[in-house]
Amino acid sequence: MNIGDVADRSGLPPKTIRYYEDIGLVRPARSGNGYRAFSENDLHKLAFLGRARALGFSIEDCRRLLGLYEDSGRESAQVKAVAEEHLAEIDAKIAQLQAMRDTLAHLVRTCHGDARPDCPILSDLAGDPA
Amino acid sequence: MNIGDVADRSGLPPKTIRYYEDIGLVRPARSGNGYRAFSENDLHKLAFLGRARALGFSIEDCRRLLGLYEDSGRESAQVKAVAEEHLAEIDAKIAQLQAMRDTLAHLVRTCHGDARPDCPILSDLAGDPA
DNA sequence: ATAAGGGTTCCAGTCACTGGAAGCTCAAGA
DNA sequence: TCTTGAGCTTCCAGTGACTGGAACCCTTAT
Repeated sequence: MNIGDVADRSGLPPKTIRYYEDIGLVRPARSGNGYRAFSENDLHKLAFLGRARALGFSIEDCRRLLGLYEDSGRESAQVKAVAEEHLAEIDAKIAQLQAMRDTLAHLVRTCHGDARPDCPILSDLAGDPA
Repeated sequence: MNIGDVADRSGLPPKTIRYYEDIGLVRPARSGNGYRAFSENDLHKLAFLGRARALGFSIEDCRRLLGLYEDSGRESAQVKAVAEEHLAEIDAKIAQLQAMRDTLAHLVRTCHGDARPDCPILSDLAGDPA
């Protein structure tokens, strides 16, 4: 399979697939003409990576997960630990965004949004005492 | 004021303040010795930037907001538009993270997390039919 | 013969900093 | 007066995970 085929079948852009090879996540063979020659296993790995990335795992987490996936001697506790840590990070990020959202939504509600210059959003950013 | 003072009073690291000067967000004067000499107004602007960044506004949004803040002829509708657009982006990001979170939490719940190798997290990432 | 549509490499840019090196200035103490 | 240490300066490189673009090669069809 050429890179375009695996791109179509994995849903990853060719650029991303080349990048994953650069950083050693996949190691496709090469044809005589210099083209990458992907096996079904390569495709499978790339699809795995695509799903892991879609769940927000970092590249380094993906590398670990792929390593565990290919290690028949793994313990599921290792996988779960990676996932739980990531889950905690997601929860922290959601909490942070939610706090921003609440503040911002309040400010937007109190702003007239008309032709006059006075604006509680700017007042808040300027640190004016409410 | 030297950069250390404004750093303390604005809560921004010196590195960040220099960076903000680099990209033209503040333009402190210079003392004879080459040190940056910040005015109260510079400090005020930096604090403004710190609060805007804390609400997740991009640097370019911050530039716009600061411009509006200093433009007495602004219309509050302009400010509100910037804020509403950013709010929509935050909402989209929260929704995306929440979706990840739900999937991931489910997978974590179903994983034994013991010494055995079989793991529904890996099975899901591998695309195994549930 | 040529043109289109693959593929290849390499370099630069994104965003908002952050770390580190090398060197200058200033205030205080011995 | 000398020295020490803290604080300031600039510049360069790295972060994460790609993405865009240039320049060039390979294959297939017309």
